[in-house]
Amino acid sequence: MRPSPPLEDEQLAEACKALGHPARLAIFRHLMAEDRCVCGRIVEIVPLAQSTVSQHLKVLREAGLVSGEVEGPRTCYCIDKAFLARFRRTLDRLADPAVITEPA
Amino acid sequence: MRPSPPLEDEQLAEACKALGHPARLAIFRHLMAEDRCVCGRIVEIVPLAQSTVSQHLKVLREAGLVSGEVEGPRTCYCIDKAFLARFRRTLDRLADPAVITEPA
DNA sequence: CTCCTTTATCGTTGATCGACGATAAGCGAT
DNA sequence: ATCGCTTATCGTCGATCAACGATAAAGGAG
Repeated sequence: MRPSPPLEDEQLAEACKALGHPARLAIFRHLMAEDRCVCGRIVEIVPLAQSTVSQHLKVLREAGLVSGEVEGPRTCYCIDKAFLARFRRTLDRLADPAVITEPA
Repeated sequence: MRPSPPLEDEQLAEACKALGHPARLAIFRHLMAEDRCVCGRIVEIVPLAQSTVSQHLKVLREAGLVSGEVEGPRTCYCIDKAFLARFRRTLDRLADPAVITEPA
């Protein structure tokens, strides 16, 4: 039972890249705050066309950070917390290989 | 004395974007391992032309993750640990607003 | 001073991105 | 079945990216 194996390099790069755009970062942050959120709600928040938002959501979804499920006529998005845990773990390992101990 | 204020959204996005490319991720990882590393050494590691590596180093440098200092005819690169600390802190705040507590 | 080494920058080319409007697809209600 | 609402996908266009080779700049060695 290893719930959180680290990401492969390519997955990590893809996830970073997905967060590497201000609009997607804003969407991600909003999803963290709202927990569950329908696409139209996001369109209200960010100053972008609906098709553009949908595209950004697709990028986040394909990166694994976000998952969306269809609920009747609309789609509800939320953070994939299991993936997020792996993402964080991977970043921690990358940025702290027990060698940075000297802040001076 | 607050040594590690969080990054602005745009800085965070830029840093993520910088890590969002497999070659730059590999360079970053190598710099974490070697601590200090001259450009030519990196060119030996990644299968890319010298000019391309230099370009990637520039992106990492402009994002703030890496700093380089000229040492005679060559340039020595290393991780900017202060920035890295801020980066990590910002990501922690982003991905863990005390609301993810349920892994189930 | 001249050559060699090392790295940054320039210029180019093809690929990918980001934005949009228009359209299609799916569902609920009438 | 039809209409209306919501979202995904398509097609397009300009901008940015990623890669390269060639060239310039700067320092050390002879």
